[in-house]
Amino acid sequence: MVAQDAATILIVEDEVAQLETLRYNLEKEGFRVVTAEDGEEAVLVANEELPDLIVLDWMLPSVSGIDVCRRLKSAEPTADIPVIMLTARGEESDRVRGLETGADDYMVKPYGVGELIARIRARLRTTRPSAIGKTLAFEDISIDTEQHRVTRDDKPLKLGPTEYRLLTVFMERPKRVWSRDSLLDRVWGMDADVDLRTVDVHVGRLRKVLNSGGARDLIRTVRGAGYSLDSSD
Amino acid sequence: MVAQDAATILIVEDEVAQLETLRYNLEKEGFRVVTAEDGEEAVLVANEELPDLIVLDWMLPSVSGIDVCRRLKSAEPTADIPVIMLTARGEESDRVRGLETGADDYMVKPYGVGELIARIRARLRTTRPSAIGKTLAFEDISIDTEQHRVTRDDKPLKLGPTEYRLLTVFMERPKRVWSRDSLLDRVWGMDADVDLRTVDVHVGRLRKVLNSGGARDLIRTVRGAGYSLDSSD
DNA sequence: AGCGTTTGTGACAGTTGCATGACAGTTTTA
DNA sequence: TAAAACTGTCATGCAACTGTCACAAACGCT
Repeated sequence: MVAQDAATILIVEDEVAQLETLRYNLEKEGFRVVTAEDGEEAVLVANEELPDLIVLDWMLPSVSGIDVCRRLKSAEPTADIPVIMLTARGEESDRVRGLETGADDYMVKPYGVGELIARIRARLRTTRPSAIGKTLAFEDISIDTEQHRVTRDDKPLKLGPTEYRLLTVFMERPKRVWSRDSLLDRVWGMDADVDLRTVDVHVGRLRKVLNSGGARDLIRTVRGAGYSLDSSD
Repeated sequence: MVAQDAATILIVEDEVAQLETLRYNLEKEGFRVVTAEDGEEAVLVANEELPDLIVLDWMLPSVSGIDVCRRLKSAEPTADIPVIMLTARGEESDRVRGLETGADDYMVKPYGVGELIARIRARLRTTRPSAIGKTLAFEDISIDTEQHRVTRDDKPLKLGPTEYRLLTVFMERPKRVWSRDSLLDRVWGMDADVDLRTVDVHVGRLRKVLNSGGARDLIRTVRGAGYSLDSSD
């Protein structure tokens, strides 16, 4: 797996030994790993990096894992990032509480690293298929993310890097409307210093390639809101 | 949760007692439940009903749960339906195997029904947000906020940005009466420098679109006070 | 019924947001 | 090292949307 495509995992864990074990194992699996050792830092890093998934320890100094989770889930840019909670407690009521806060999954310590990785994979399979080497499809467009190949109606298309990333974002959640802002974050990166209007230009370029065969335009412009991949107007 | 929006859950379980307990609990939570008692039937029903989620027992007569899972995940219409596996075995290797077959989650018997429901919710939250929120509805009007789409009686409506925002405000608290002042704050922004009467015009425009199909007017004018979204005259 | 007040609405001019082609600087490729 | 490909910005043109006004209609009160 190429670095550029690797999914980024944020690990939040205050015990350094555990954290490093996890980091080692996840990196071995080809993930990009970023870390935080307490709740404050976790929220900060999450907003900066927009990781594809967060592994979150329940017991943290100062801000508890459950609070971190709530804060992440209630703020826009991080709300959709899946969270897997790690906890020493096994009581069901706690688990339920964790899930209802918005955590997407739950593992009880001591857990097997193999199972954690399987759960991570299972989760990414639905939220970020491209990070897992799956091929994405919408209508007659498809992307082989492993080979970086895009076809429409089985005919190969030639996209530039930015257009490719842009299309990938669209394809991972068809029909969802993306604001220019969030596209800048996802396609150009959080720290990019680029004019908002640049998004328009690249969407235009993507459109041109996508429709080069005379096919119907599948990118919807939502005035005042952004763009989406969609079949009807 | 309204019946119309209820997510459909397919339960696959050969022990009738367990199946009925589950059905009872899930229906109580507002889900629509369909069932199957063996692997063959499961695949059949899954293709027929295209449920939003499948709860799948690992141990089944004839075709094992893991095979059912594999078949569902490899065939088109059912490939994206999340599967939660139920199993008596607790060994990690089995769990990993389950997840790698394409199961999206995993619960070990005996499990708590509360936790199962929480997991179902957590799962639906990502795959069918409309079944769990993010969609606003009032009478036959609904807004998919993620897609920025508005329908009335399932027919799509075309709103301008301001009308969209206005309708969103109404839909978030149906029946509440909004003064022109507070609408200005919410729809135009606190610092907007706009004539109060402009609200009237936009309400008018919103009305026109909403009722274009000859439907009943759902916006109530409260003389001297403002407007609200309401079903009675 | 009559009157003052509040609301509905069509028209219109001004503004905004978006698509697009051009271009110069930069990076990648051969 | 030269050529090709890509990137970000800008200017332009157009269509959609916006806010205001003037007048008509509806309403509530006496």
